[in-house]
Amino acid sequence: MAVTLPDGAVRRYRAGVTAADIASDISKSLGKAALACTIDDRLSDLSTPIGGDARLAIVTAKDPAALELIRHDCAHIMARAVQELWPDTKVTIGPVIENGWYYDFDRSEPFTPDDLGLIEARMREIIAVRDPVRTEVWDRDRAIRHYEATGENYKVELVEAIPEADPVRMYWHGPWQDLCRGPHLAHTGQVPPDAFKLTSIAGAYWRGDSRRPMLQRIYGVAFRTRADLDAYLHQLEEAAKRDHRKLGREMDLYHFQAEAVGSVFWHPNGYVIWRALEAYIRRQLDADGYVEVKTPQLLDSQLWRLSGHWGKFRENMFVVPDEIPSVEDEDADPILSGEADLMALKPMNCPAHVQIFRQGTKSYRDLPIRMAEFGCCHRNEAHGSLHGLLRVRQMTQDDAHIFCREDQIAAETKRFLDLFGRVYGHMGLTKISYKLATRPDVRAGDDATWDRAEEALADALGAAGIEFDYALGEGAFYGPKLEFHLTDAIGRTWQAGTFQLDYVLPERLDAAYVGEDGAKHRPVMLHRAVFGTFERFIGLLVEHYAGKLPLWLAPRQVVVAPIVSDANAYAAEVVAALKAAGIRAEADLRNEKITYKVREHSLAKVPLILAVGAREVEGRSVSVRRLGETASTSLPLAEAVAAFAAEATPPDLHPPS
RNA sequence: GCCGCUGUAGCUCAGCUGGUAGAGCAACGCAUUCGUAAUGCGUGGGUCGGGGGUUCGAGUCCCUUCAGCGGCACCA
Repeated sequence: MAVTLPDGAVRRYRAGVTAADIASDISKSLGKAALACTIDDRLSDLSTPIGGDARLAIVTAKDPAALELIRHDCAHIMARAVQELWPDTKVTIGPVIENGWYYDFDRSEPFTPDDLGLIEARMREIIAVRDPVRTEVWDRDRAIRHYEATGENYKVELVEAIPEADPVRMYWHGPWQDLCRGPHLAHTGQVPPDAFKLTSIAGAYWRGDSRRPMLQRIYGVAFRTRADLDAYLHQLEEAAKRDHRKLGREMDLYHFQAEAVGSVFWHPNGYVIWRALEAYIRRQLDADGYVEVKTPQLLDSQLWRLSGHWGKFRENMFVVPDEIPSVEDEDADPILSGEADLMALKPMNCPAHVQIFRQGTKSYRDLPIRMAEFGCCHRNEAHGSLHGLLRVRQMTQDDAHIFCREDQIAAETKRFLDLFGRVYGHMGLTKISYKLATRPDVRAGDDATWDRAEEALADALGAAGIEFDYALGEGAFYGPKLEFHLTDAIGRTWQAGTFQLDYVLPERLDAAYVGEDGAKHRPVMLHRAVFGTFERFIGLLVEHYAGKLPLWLAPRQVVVAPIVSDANAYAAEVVAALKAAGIRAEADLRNEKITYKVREHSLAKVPLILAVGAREVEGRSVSVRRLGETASTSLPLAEAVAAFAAEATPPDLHPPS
């Protein structure tokens, strides 16, 4: 049979030869360097027999595919190490993930951080003995009997879940056996012993199902070389410095406290950012044909029952009885009858917006109506899900609902994508991932409607030239949605903007317009948000810029710092001039050295520090030091004020250049 | 909500096997007027997350509860 190599060379072997044989045949060094192979572009074990004509490439450490193999073998070696150290541990699954792998174990005793060191040491021993990796395809019943005999009930479940048509493949790393699809390295010694690290222990539900047992997950990272690992660990340290929770404290933006878990206390600095964003997005909405409304915070539970949210999200709503509680004395708890009507803090604005739409009679000529609200919503999120500004219980969305006819969906989608792109461009956010979330299993509406809706969104994205991934089955129960995700400092992605098609709510809440034909029709509702919520968006902006916000968003834009107290009066004059030009400026008149002031305001991420000493007083100038730069430049005062005023102008208000 | 870890001054942290709280920075006071990332000296500040227990004695041990952190689950 003929084996074609990547360089086009054809070699002849008898059938049944393995890639390992061929690698050694090509050269002794290649035989040693070989980690795995691709047979007709499919990544395979070196030990795989080649049955007929094939294209073959040998995978070595230099190959991108090598990294995944290393990580996958790390998972197996770690599981072996754990079972050798604690034989009563049951194994489950251990996939490769970004930068590394994890493996889920069932063990009565919790793993401790110290255990990670023990496991790593044992892993290095396993690597050092260079145990061969081999594989066999087993009969399904044999595999089940084997795992029943060894008490590995999770593996039994996994074998049973393998489709009948697929092989049940077993791997051995030395004496240790695991069910696995493969492929793997040729022996354990091919894992670089100094380029991996176990990073954390966490809980995880078996099969991702919160009704099933909680397992212990150990995470690890692995690279080709020690240098790569070190670089990764360094990057993690750097990322921790831009965490919005740390920067929020350092920049004095906001705080949380136990009396209002998950709700933000915005400090003056943080609220400056909020107000700048709100003013900005309001200008965008005004220019884009939206109307703005304000709706009640508390609404009767009847409305939430009608909308369907009561049934699906009741446990995540803050519900309050509509009654005046009586109180025996000052210290006694209020007495509630338990019979009052229930109200709920709104978890979303849509039903309220439908109520406004329903006032009066709407004509097809009125559509589309784009109804915006900076709506403050409350959701009683599980405590474990809260995360700084990125996941809160009280949030303000830059929400809007577009009521339109079905034939207007395409144009409205395009219009929104334009708005979205413009805003994120202004914000300097370029790393956006787009997802099209499609029909979930449990859903309202017929398939033909879903087909049309999903297609409309995909077409709009295509027309806008936007690349996107499908998130299959992740749409809302009432319609498909586009999700716009941003990445935080350490690579976690968070949904910011959203755009959703909804055919259901107008029906449930009886929204209607009179069509050209004089009959009543249901409008389509488009739910959309650009920022998502102010809370999350500000958190992501802070992380994106590592606190060094563009001037127009910086809470404290300029600090004027006199070098000698003789310059105090001039500093006050400079501040007054800056303020008159609309710049957020303050003087730092404290009796401290200029180096001290520079350090302190730099740490607080103030973009511009203006030092003024005798020379500046004399020349009516300022010495400008920009955050992140060490050099300073001298500018005449009037020139500096004009330049900063221009730079601090929000991006949408810049005169066209 | 689930698993694990953590909770000591405004911040960052120390406090060994239980003997009755400590540092640096910050704050305040005084001195210093010093040209681009920490001037010196001095002073004040803590119910050791809350509650309960064991003990002659608890920041240290146990129980419980709350919050934060890392995951998982959830996310209209």
